Amino acid sequence: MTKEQEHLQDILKKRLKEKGLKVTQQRLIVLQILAENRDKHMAAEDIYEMVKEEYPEIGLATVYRTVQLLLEMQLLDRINLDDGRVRYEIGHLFAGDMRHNHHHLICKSCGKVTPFEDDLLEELEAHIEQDAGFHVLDHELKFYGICKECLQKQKKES
Amino acid sequence: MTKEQEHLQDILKKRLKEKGLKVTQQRLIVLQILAENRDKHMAAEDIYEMVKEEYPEIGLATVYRTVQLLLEMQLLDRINLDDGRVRYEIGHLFAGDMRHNHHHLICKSCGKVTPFEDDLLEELEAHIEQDAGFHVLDHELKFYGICKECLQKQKKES
DNA sequence: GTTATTGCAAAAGTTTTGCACCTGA
DNA sequence: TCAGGTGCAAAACTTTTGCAATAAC
Repeated sequence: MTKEQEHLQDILKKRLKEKGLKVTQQRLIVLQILAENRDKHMAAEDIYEMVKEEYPEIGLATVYRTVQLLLEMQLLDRINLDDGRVRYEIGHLFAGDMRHNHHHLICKSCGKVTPFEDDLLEELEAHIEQDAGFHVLDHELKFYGICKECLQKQKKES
Repeated sequence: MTKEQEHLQDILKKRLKEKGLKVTQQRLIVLQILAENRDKHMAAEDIYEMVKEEYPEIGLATVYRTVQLLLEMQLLDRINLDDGRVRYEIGHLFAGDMRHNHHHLICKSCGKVTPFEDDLLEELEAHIEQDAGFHVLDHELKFYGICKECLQKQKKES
């Protein structure tokens, strides 16, 4: 287990205790799997399959309930790639290297999802706080289009 | 019917004919309802209920199929507010007043959704085309946070 | 007349829930 | 001990699909 994973686990344990909730194997393993799979945008079913390898008795419902809990504790980010399954990844607040906000480029041709790093949104968030009086906690930005590879494929074909 | 609504209908008729598809009452009415309800972020079920008032025989499946078709023809935008129902509105390309891109502010406290206009993303899209070689066709930007009213309510309570 | 389209019902897929049994504190 | 958590199965929802009947061109 990496240092970052230990750190995440400690935060989870602390927040669970604060709320009088219990530290269970299932909760620790779900968090662990997500930490080992940054930027993989995992759906509940994906997490379920991976957790089963380490803890075969787990139920899918537990994964859903755990993910919900981790979201509320702000340990996860939720992403929706419009394929009918909600996806999750370790929250950007807990990036070990304090990386930038990251967004998603979704190719309409091949479906590939690429992360894209950028900080430009901070300026926009400042506008929103000022103009609309809306206190921004989080954001989700997706770009739909055609990826480099598909563009090249299209060129060849024509 | 407003001038804009006639314009939308004409575009739909033209594009249907181009593709050898048929101009049906159902398609015209679904588009009409969406045009009458800009910025309402309507889910399929909402559209179905409103269309039924004018055309009671319509089926929910037809609404789903029509919305899919209108999306492909770029007459609609799709929005996902993470409540498990996909929503639709008349595409920003067809705003009568050539308004700016609009995004959504989603209040985590009361659930209210507010549109927010801004052009800042164009700069970012240029970056993406250049840095990642990704050709952007569309985007979706959502801000999660606490709205003005809920912030004031919180202040009073404390 | 021919082909696309529709409405209905059934199916598919994801997420939630009820409940008896367990487990962590 | 005992409140909170889990696994299972059933339920709840949204969205899609198959198909016979219908409407558009």
